[in-house]
Amino acid sequence: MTAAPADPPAVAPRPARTRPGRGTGAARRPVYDVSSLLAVAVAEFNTRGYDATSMEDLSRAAGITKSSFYHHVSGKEELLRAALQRALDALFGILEERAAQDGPPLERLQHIVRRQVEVLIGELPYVTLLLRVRGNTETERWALARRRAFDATVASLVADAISEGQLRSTVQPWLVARLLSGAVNSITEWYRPGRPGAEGLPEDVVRMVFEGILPPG
Amino acid sequence: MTAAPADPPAVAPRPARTRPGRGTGAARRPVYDVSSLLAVAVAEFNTRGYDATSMEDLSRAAGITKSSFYHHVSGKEELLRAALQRALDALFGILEERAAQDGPPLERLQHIVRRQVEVLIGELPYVTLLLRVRGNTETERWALARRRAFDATVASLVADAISEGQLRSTVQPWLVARLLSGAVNSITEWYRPGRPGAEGLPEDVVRMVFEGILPPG
DNA sequence: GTCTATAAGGAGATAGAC
DNA sequence: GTCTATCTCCTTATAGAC
Repeated sequence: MTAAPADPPAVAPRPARTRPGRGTGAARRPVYDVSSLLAVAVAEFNTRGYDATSMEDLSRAAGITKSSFYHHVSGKEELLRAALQRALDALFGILEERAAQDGPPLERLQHIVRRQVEVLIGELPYVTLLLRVRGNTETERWALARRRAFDATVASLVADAISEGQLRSTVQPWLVARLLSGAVNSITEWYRPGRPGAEGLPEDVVRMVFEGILPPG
Repeated sequence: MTAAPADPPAVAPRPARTRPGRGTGAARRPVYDVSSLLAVAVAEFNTRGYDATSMEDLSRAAGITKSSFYHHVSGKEELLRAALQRALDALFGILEERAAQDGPPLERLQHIVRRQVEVLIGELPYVTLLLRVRGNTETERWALARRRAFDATVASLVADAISEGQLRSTVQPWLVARLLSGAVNSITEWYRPGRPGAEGLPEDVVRMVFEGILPPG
């Protein structure tokens, strides 16, 4: 098995474009660049599903015609690739952090979980899309492989923590890791920005997962 | 908000068909009925995603032409509807069970979680499909509404258990319920039948979720 | 950069012969 | 029950005027 590369398979790379000029007043319609169109597209993908969303849907959501939309992006898959890249970069960024690499396994694990919730909230639409990818194209398979690599890192940290006696050993390490990921990732299915009661979400998730929900004793 | 009906919206209901005759010997090709074609279709839906799977894909997987396939089912959505119905009936069946209705909230909750894992395993492809539905059609919205009703039942049980002091109250009830569902439902993403180490899965899930993974004390 | 028009192909679904 | 042939619509994507 080969490791998944950090960079996605190329999808007809296009030359860089010059930015359009910007007037002093507010433009009636937003000035489009790849990243603003990406935001629009990802929102649509998450609402209807990637496959059920047509380029017509995307261009309408952006307020331009399909042809104009194609002037900015090479196609549907480029949008998907860019979105997945962003989500994956954010997730793997966590693993680069000091607190994810130094210290006892349990503390590293708790840091990662806490940060994972934060990234999930901060990059919600992109991570949401990532978690729904099925593997139909090369781009999707690349993203799946990278996701698995992230999960494997967490899983091995869980195993370390158990073998050092910092976590219970009544349940198999791989099961702990999977249920943990499942619980954390499921946040994308209901969290919506700006809703009250979610300020302490990362900390609450850590507490519930690690301490359980039964009263002590 | 109206309650979601147990029966899905009708999708061009077709009259019952007579079963084809069966010879004494084994047929070279399976005798098709709606439920065997449904199994084939659901497997394809789960592999590629519902929207990305064409009727051509389905008929090829069944070993007949698209036209022949249409002789058995009225269309793609009927297949989806039947699959979702099956998953939802299995889930709601849990709530009808004695142990889900009698006794202290905590024990009822633990019974439901245990049974939910069992149903998820027993009806894996159907529940998997259910958990991926997005809400693009009336059928999908019906399924989503029913799912929400199931989750709401579990959530109110969590709230009851907390108010009776059977569960910790350090984390909000709704968050407990959501992470719980997330962890349980995520099993569909990795569980595959016939793999070792999963015999005690329902019990292990209950243990980890309720007791947590930190050592006691 | 945006538009209208259109190409080229795939989708769901049906007609009707055998 | 299965097939070939076909309808109609929608999809991704491009051509070329402004």
